[in-house]
Amino acid sequence: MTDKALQNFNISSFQKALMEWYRANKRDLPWRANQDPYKVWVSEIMLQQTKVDTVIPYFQHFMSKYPTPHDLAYADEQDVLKTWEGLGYYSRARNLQNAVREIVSSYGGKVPDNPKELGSLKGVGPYTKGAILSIAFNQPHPAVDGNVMRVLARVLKINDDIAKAGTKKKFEQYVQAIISHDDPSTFNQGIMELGALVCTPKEPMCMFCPVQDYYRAYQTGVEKELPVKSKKKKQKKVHYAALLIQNRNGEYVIEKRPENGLLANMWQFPMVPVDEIGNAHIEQWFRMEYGMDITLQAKKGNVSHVFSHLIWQLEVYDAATACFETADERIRFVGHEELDDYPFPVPHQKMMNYLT
DNA sequence: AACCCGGGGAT
DNA sequence: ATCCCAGGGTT
Repeated sequence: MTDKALQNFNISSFQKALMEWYRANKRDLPWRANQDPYKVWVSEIMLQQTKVDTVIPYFQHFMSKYPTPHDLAYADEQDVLKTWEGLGYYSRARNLQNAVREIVSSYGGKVPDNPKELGSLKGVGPYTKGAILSIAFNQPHPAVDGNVMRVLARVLKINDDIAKAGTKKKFEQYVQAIISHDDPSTFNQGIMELGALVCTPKEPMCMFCPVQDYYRAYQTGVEKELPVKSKKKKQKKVHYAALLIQNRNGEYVIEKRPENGLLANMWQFPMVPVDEIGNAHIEQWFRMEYGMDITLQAKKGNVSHVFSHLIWQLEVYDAATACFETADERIRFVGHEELDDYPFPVPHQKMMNYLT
């Protein structure tokens, strides 16, 4: 199946042009200082669905705090989440710590250098596995991400829908066929760097493309049609009353989210799903749910937050309670300064603008 | 195969 | 507003 798209494709010339361009044009990024597998691993997890510029400061902070697998393995999960705060997809951090604990207990703290053990680690999927094997260990494994699919779809003129789950396997076979065995690290990073700097989703800079001669879509004038990518459906709106509840000591009520699902194990101000219960019954619902009496006060404002699959619309209220403690395991009373010690998702950081 | 899981930046 | 990003886990 790969032979048709690769017919008359000069693999070694393509490799040479790509890798020479990469060596001359690659960005100087913190995780490229050396090939430490742990550094490569952390960077690859952070870079999932996240831009380079966003990752850089998080990577620096994370590596100074957890310089070795041992440091991360023995850290408190809440501290790790706090370090990840604002980066999103928090299960990445929890899975990474889970996986690092696994390599400390089973592999002497060394990152495995084979597909089987590496791929069995939490949070290490097909892409990350191939990225670590190729970049850190210089083994010829495919590392197919969005960049690679876009670049190769254009170069090889492939019109499969890259949003479809099964398409990635096809591209992994193409990479397997064209990857450099002399320098798999440079080859894989070269395609990704090309996708990030030249072969961009919109307005690609084809005049600066180092592999123009091999660029079949461009040669046939359909470069603007590729890659094919189906649209994803838009987010569903969810409406909450979000409560800044204070007691007479000036402490706020915060709540730890469940250990699974959205924003797992992160902290938040209590939220009442008003679409389900109606605004008139917030206080009653709160007593039923948390066993705590509150008095709703002034509305402070609105917070809107867009996730990849839903939109939170929060009405922010002040509220008061006579309680200073509760048996509810989720709830904690904390002073204004202590809020900094807990990992909050961005929508609840926005709410802190309304704190008195 | 489809859905769940964040947040930010570019256009 | 829409798209995209060095994806993986769950169902």
